[in-house]
Amino acid sequence: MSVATADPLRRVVLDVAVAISRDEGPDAISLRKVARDAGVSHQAPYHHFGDRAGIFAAIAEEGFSKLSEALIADHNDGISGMCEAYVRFALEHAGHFRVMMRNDLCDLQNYPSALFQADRAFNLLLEEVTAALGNGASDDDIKTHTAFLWSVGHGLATLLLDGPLEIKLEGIADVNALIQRVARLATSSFPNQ
Amino acid sequence: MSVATADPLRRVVLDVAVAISRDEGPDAISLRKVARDAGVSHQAPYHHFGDRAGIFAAIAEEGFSKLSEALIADHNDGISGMCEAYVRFALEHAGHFRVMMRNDLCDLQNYPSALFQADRAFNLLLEEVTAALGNGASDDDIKTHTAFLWSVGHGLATLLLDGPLEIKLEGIADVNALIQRVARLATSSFPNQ
DNA sequence: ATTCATACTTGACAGTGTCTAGTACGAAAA
DNA sequence: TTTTCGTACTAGACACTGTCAAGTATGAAT
Repeated sequence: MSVATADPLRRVVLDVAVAISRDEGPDAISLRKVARDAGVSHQAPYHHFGDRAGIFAAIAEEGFSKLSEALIADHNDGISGMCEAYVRFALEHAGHFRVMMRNDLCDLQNYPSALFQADRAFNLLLEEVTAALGNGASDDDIKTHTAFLWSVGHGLATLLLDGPLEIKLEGIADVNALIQRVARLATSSFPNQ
Repeated sequence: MSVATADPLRRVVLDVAVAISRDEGPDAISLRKVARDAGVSHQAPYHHFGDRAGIFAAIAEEGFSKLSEALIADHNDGISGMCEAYVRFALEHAGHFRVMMRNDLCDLQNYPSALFQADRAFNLLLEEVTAALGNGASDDDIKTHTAFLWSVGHGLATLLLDGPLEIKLEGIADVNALIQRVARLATSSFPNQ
């Protein structure tokens, strides 16, 4: 929404926080340290975000916005492509992804603009599933298949990112190949391919 | 392993921590508060676990042990049943589950006994998938299908537990029915059903 | 009688998020 | 031109946290 309002400190805080989230996880983010690194007082970041949860909400908003872009840009192959795009987004934007999906860090319900972006991304998924199922699909069918497809992508993403899969499936030469294969397995559960 | 070594404080700390994790998430666990509630000094819990990560490792060990039991007890219907059992375990043991799967809280690699229990649970999954695929399955097939099935279960579990699915799919009358349907969709991606 | 491990207690330290109050400053209003 | 006022901070204090270090009580083993 806000069109390039400069606000350099706000941008710096966000970038540093996302980088820490990527490298060490969201819990490692200390706003006092961020402030120190940015050369400002320990209270300066709070001016822009209110409190800690506010920063996480801002990260989530940005993350969901980027996710929507990724889903739109990369979904060449319908269902399967969207699933792949989701997982790739998570791996490439780990800093954002880790925060977005933790509603103990930022309850989206309290941050309308973040919720708006989340809804936008969710609707892309919903539309894709609805289109794939065709006209004959019941509401239950759509919900079930949406939950299923999201689960596959989300599960693979979190397992690869933070879960034990990273270790357990070591020896897998090409992660991208695994993602593609899993996404196609998911697709094969849909009628009419 | 340790056969009922009494150690009541150890047990109390674990139980209280798991309860907090269930109700407010692992980050809400304050060991000083746990100690206060248990009526002991703030340092008493640390005697049993070393540090904060040690407590999380203990919770993870117990959680993976319980997960194995759940997978063994409940997998009536092969692949589909195991997937369902995984999700139900997560919902019923949210306190444990949230900790188990966060390796930023407890790096299993540093806690052999927790890692042992995690391996045990993982092997149950691997065996089930291998059996379902039959003799002709390649190693890649097994890995892909294992990652796929785990992803479905893990994704659905985390989305229902902490993710936005909880909200997005509101209106779903029966969560158990959703779990069952999603698990069966996953099964339909396997050859020979 | 002494040693020794277990199960704690007590005190201190650095670090954190947050509340409150104060300051510098550029733009709008009088 | 002076005053008002919102923005972007700074500064200090508070309660709280995990952790380090050192001390204490106690029961079993030597």
